Amino acid sequence: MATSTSAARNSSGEHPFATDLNWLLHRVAAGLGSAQDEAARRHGLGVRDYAVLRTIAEGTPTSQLALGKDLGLDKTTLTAVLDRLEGAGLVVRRPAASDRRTRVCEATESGRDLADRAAKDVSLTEQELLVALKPEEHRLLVTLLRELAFGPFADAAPVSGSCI
Amino acid sequence: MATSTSAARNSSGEHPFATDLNWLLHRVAAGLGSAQDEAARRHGLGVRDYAVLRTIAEGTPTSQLALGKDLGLDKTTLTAVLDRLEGAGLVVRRPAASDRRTRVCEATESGRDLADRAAKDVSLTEQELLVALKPEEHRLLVTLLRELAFGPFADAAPVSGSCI
DNA sequence: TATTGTTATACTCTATAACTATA
DNA sequence: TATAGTTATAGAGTATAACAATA
Repeated sequence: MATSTSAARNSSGEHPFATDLNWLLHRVAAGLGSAQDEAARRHGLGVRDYAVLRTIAEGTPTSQLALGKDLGLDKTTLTAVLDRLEGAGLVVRRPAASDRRTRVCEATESGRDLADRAAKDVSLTEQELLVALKPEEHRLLVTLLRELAFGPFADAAPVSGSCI
Repeated sequence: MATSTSAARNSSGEHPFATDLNWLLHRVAAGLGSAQDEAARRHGLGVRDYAVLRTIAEGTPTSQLALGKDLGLDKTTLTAVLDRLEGAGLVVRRPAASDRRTRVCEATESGRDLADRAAKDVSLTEQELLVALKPEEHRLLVTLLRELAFGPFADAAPVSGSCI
């Protein structure tokens, strides 16, 4: 008889969602996301803070709306993140000269420094978790996901859940 | 000069997270998840309800704890889902003969029917969204994600967020 | 009148802890 | 004493709507 502690299996003896793309995506995203969140928190940032800070630090100064659209974040969510980052002296918001409704976000020097240090740590965490994949498999995975992220999902609803 | 409505771009003119695996995963997972959630709701189920129902319908009867472990769901989350499913007459919980603490979940006939119909609709939605990928690319993506999901992430924390 | 960004609020979701019952 | 499952609850996170300032 089957042990009562064994996990659910379908008639093929396989994990019931072994071939379900949505389940696999969420499972891997949750695993990687929480690991990277932990790495980012060692620098005093959540993954979302980290994502926003890195975008600001590496990109050209932009309005908050453009920032949110690009990251797939709601503007009210972004306000809270920027309040934290600005309060920590990592980012400054200044009114745009051309349109004083918009506020342009720029990273301070310490913001850029922190973004760099955190990025190193986060990417190290990623490498540790992805030893199961060969380098070319890793690249392939990124390529495939990019086709989807910038194709059918380019205008998808904002991402919910705290890991991005 | 750059338009004020353009999205944030890094110095290479590329989307700042174009190569960030975590961001790509969350973005694609959110897009696919919300599309499939919509499909499942046409059958009166959220995606999570759908995932649980399908696992019960297709698998061998198991305890709730095993079910939750397999799906990556907390037991308290699972209780709420099962309450809904049982209230709708799709699932029955009966005490296990061998250990009366555990309750075994089984799908009713109408539960299996609904799971089948919803599965067709959900997979149709997936196909529509994945036209950007060739069939072998789709299979490749699943294979790569499986290696991660059942490897380094097999014992990861429960999935948060409502799309699984 | 439309848009950027902020604030306040209500809602959803989740896990923690405490509890019951069985073992 | 430990485990399966339930309940209650508090906390986090999110989006909706109303608002101020500017266009």
